Amino acid sequence: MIDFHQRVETKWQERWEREGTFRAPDLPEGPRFYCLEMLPYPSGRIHMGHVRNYSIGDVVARFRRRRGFTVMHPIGWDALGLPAENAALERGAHPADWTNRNIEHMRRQLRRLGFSYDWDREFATCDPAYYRWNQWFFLKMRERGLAYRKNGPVNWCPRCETVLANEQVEAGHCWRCEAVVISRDLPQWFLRITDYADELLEAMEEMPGWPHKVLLLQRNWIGRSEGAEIRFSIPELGGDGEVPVFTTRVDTIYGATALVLAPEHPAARALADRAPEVAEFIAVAMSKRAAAAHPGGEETGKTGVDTGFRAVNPFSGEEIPVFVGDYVLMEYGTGAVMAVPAHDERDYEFAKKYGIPIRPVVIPNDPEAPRAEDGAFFEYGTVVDSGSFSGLPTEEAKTAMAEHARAGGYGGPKIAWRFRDWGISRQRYWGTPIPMIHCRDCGEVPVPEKDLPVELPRDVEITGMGGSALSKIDSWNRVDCPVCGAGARRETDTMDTFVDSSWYFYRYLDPRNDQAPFDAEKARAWFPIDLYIGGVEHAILHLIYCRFWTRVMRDLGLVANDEPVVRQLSQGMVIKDGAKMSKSKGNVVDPDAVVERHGADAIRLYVLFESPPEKEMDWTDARLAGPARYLGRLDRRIPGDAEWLAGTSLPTGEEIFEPSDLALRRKTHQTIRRVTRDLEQRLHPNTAIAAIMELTSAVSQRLPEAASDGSRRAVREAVEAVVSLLNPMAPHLTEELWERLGGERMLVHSPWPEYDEEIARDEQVLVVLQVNGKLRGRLEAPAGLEGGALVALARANPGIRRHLEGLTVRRVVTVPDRLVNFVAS
RNA sequence: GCCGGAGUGGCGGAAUGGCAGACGCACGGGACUCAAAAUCCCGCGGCCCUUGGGGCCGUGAGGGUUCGACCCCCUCCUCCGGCACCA
Repeated sequence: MIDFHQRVETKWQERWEREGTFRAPDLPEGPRFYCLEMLPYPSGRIHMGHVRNYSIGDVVARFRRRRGFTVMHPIGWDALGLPAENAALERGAHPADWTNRNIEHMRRQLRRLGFSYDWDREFATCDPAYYRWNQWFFLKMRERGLAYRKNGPVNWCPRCETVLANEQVEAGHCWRCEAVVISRDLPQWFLRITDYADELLEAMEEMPGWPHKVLLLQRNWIGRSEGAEIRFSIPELGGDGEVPVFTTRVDTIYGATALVLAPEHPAARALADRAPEVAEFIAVAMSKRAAAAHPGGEETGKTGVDTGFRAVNPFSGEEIPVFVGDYVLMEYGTGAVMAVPAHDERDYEFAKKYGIPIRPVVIPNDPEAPRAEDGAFFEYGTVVDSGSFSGLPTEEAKTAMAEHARAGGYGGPKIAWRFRDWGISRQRYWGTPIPMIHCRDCGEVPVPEKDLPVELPRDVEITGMGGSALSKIDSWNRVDCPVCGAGARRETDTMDTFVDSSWYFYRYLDPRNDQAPFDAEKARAWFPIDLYIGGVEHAILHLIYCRFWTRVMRDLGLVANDEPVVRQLSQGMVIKDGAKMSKSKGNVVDPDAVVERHGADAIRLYVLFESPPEKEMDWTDARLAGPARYLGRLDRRIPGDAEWLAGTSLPTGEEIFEPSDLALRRKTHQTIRRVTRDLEQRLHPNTAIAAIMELTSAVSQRLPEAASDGSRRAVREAVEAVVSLLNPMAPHLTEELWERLGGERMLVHSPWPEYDEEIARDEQVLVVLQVNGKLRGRLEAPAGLEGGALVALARANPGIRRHLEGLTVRRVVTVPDRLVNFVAS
């Protein structure tokens, strides 16, 4: 048996490869389907998450091909990234060699699982032929002002004197030397993704093919917030002395009893020059912030300092104290807030601590609503004690007051975003070099397009200490300035690997193009992607970045579509014993071992059958037995009858059928309908497989050769349907059985079975009989029976008669072909 | 804290207003076998009644809408995920 599945699976894999069965044309004719799964990081071995992800994608790709679509189903490698450098550190392997070895191994693993990829389109993102286009895009973005350099915080290990990735910071300490990690500002490159915030958010209204959950996560991440900007003035500051604040509750402005600045705020620094205690507070706050900048940093309680200066509320003319407070974030809004303790929880906490007055200016509409003794109340209500605005409900007051500020020239409506620009600089070796040159005289100079790609030097020493490895390679680092020719230095930062994965799916269409990232005509022909499958963990970053990148490409005239993906499926994690599989927990199941023992079809069928794709799936060895047994059963039974089955044709409808033949045919056509819908619309292979198993049981009982021609043909039809429908899930065994059943072409080239509504229709239906909604009987009735005839039959039912005894029927609810419910008392 | 999602037999799940538990695992019984494995057949939510058969309860808890609720609405509990001083 073990030998058998290995022989069969190898046989078909070799044939598919020899014949180029899954090769996709550059330009499709007729209906096309782009089926994509997230490309793997070549970490060393395929894991169960991959098996699940790629099995689901493969079912769809194979199903669509047989439905007559020209299918694009590619695969590649997300090959740049930190683990390769760690391998270099740990075992001295060069990142490139380590990566390539892993790719080779994992490619073999994927082939063994029988996925229907067009391997001719495979590429790895670490190939300079690919990442040169990352560089090209970067230059294009810079030309358009979409890439810029500014200071940004990084995790810094003072002992190793190097930047750490977030994953290298463990509970606030360096993963290698355990020194306390601090936050440090370095000049870094950013992409202006916030320019697209509005567009990215709005487009989500029209993305019905994306999971609700993913859209929500992205909406929260973008964090659009409508409010107002109001300029307070600090007369003693001199100049215009104005400090804008952002608020979503302008309606509470008459209750503002302080102005609070972020420690990094320029006005705070200006005040610090004149007040030493402010300077001291800022220094302390900044160092605390640095320590808390990483995961695991402790939450600090709100602290602040009264600067002694006063600000003027432009609405009331009132003077209020100016504080510097560490609960105000420089990155959000304007970096300054008006503190309204009576109507904001954070301000309330801060005010309690520093004795700032609490002045209610909004009262609840419901007098019973709970409210603190001092009037603190954080919901919407009615504005009071607020000049001419008193008496307005919150909503109206917000609009009126924002307008008032605009008319008065000290503010107006404003939208704030939580979304930040995308920092892409990484102080690492194994990434795409950022194609910039720093010249003493000319400043930032882009590498001329003709000099792309800027290739990573092969000779590198990775120590993990003393700054980025690239910065230490002088021969690579020193260049002549492309503008003035003087000696200059290369940018030594490399790009975030999320850049690589933001557009790779376009490259599959044209993987060897050396004139452009891809041919625009091919992109027009294949895009958008019809289905994109990957783990939920990419719901935010990757799936926003790639939407952004597509829009940039659109603006560059490269693509015609706004969105890259029509339908997205976020598949659940594979866990074991209730926890994510990991080496440290010792609960890793190696797919290779399972394939070795049970075959690729069995592992595929198991992961598909175990639970619906979007749900988490708990791997249980014992449960593999079910699907594996099922395949064994098919494999044992069908060949025994293959000879006569192969010699029997499908029914034409002219034959004489026994009732049992008609029942079997009905089941067959119902199953085709069910499986087609499950795979096409619901993307639920689990229920599709269950339906095929049912049909298998039904036909098994009929398998020994029957006497009548009608019976034989009905059986032939059912067996053929089982094999044909199961094919996307278990492609090897079904191909083998198909051949034995006398299939002329390979199953992958045979059309998906069609069902006939007439044949699928039930003639007899089971009607449920209820009294007062309780099940009291069942009735086999001819389909389509309704009204009086149905009720009469129902009344005759013994169970119904018994339960209606002594009761008066008030009403009868009938649903034809489903139920009759007597409402009686 | 805020925003989501999910709670169904011993287990994975099915049914998304109309027979709750399809399909599968595990388990029990039987057949085959000297025996075991494999395979095949039957049974399998709980409680109760004297059987055929029937009754009652049952989809996290409580309430509501409906002729009828796992499904829709409200309140609560538990678990999981995301964000986390976002003004």
